[in-house]
Amino acid sequence: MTDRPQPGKRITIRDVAKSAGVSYQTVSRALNDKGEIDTSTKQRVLDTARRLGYRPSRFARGLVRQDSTSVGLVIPNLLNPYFTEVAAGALAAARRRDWHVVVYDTAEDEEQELSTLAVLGSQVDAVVGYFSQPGPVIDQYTSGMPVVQIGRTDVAGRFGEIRVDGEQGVHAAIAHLAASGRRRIGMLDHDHHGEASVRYSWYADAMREHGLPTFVTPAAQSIEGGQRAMAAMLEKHPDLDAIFTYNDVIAIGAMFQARLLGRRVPADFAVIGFDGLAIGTMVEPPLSSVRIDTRRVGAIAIDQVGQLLDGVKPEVATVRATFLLRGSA
Amino acid sequence: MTDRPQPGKRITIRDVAKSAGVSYQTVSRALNDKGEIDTSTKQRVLDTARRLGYRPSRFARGLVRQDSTSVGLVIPNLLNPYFTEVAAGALAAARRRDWHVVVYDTAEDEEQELSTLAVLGSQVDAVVGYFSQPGPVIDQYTSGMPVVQIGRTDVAGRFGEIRVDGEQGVHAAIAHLAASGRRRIGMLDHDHHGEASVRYSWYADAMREHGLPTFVTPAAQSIEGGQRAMAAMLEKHPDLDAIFTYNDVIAIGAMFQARLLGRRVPADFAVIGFDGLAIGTMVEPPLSSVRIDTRRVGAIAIDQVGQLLDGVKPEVATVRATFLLRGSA
DNA sequence: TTGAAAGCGGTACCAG
DNA sequence: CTGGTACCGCTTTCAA
Repeated sequence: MTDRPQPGKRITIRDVAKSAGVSYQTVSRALNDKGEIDTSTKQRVLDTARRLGYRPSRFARGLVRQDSTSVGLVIPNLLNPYFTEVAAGALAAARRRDWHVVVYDTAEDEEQELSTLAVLGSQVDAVVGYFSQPGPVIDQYTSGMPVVQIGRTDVAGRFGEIRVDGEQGVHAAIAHLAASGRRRIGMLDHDHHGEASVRYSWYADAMREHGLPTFVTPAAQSIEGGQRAMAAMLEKHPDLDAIFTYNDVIAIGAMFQARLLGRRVPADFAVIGFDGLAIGTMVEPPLSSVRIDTRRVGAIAIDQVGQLLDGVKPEVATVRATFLLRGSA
Repeated sequence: MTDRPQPGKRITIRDVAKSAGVSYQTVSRALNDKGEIDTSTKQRVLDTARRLGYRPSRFARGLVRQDSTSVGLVIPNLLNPYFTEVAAGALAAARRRDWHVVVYDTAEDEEQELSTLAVLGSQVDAVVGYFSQPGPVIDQYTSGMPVVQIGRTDVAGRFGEIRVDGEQGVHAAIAHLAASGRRRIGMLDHDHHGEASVRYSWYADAMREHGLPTFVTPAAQSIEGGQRAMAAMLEKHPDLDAIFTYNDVIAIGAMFQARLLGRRVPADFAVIGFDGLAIGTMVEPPLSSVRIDTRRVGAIAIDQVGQLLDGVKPEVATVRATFLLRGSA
């Protein structure tokens, strides 16, 4: 066989046509299984195409058939199961609409987030994601493209927006701790340029209501981050009898570390996370948490993209997080 | 403002040109920040574009600038951390090459796998994934497109291929168990049309070497699957003193269940998984396992895609899995 | 049933 | 600095 797939130069529909001795429109018909074509001609064309290693250009196709939409999903860290769960929800929702999802993991790195934003525009029709950049920056980079932002308040006006409302859930969690006799309840917050999170304010409010003092330490969003922060916290406040954390990953690290430092969980130290992830059931004791319906978050995000794409500005969606009592508190 | 973004009909570069009173080539220049253009003209064009809500067509762009490659990543279940870790590795590797990754979660469902394969061809330039369909089927659906298959032996000849060699790792694991005095060591295998896995054969070989009897039960690949299988196994063989599992997710369920059934881990029951995932450190006790370098698997997959795209048939890559001693055995 | 021609929305090279 | 023209690879009328 003299003419095998030539790497380097693209084989077009015309090459196939020439080789099969037909016009290139006929090749198109054969390839797309259109009716009006002689069976033997079609077979010959198909064979030729295969022999030549022909592959249609997705760009040319997309250009003429104005369907096929794909959305970019920007995530700070795929290894944090929270994002994985949201991603799974979004993927499932996208599949229902025959949309494609291009996933970007920014590794919690500002530069990677920016470089992602920079290329995003020419790759997808819309974006949903967790960004650390301020709204206007995102706005700038995504000029005109539909954007759905999750769990952030300072979003540009044209964006879709999903808020997590954990106020009641956190209050319930703190109430539970207080009712169980815990009095020295600290929080491991996220570590974001030294700004407190909204989750912190829910915690602080709840603590105030119960007339309890607050203690806070920032933690990196990883098991190790939780461990380090917990160690620091217990160093400063050895008398703590409970900890509430920014998320489950931190909580798991915290729980681990508390144990290492001699606390029995939940006997003399309670742990409550945030997110309510599936992995919370894998640890011993199972992690109590303030649960977000992650699949739903993913699904709503895709829904909002749909509206944005239709030229409709979606209402701000609010997902309520609820207290989930398991074993660790 | 009379002309706001018209949803429904696409605004092209020519619309912008007309509205700004220039030719459309000039618009292209302004948009792409090419030098040869008057600053004020450029600004005017940019403003008009923004006002009209103009968004360039990624297809048209892609068509003319023959760069930008995107690879499809097909995964049975994003919620299984093994796949997430591989995905993370692949995403990172792809980023280094400025490639885009379209992720598909087939939910371990045959139909979804097929429908994914069906649309894949017109969406990406190459595929890497875990498929359950036999090689020839994959070959058929992906006609001509580069494919890298991971952890499967029956791949089509033109595919890239990554094998996991856990023979030594499993032998080391079993040797460790035997050396610790375990004698009744069972295995929870995967549940795939009743076929035993390669991992099972490694286990069986190792057991034979030590002159020990084998016990096997199939398990669905989830925490619950591991729990159920463990329960069934202990029902039949209450005297088991150790379990080796097809993967870590099953192991975690198994460990959990063994505990529920009164076994102390690792005191009177040892657990060893396969994969060596990060979540293994989150459970108590930390899970011993036969570790695969998941990031490397992802990276190699992308590498092989690169070779395939260059018209080179990559060598079969083998990733060796090694025994990882943590707390559970 | 098949071929010719017109675009899809851009980019790039040309002359002006 | 700007406009004209060709062309990227494919689908889709419209004739033949």
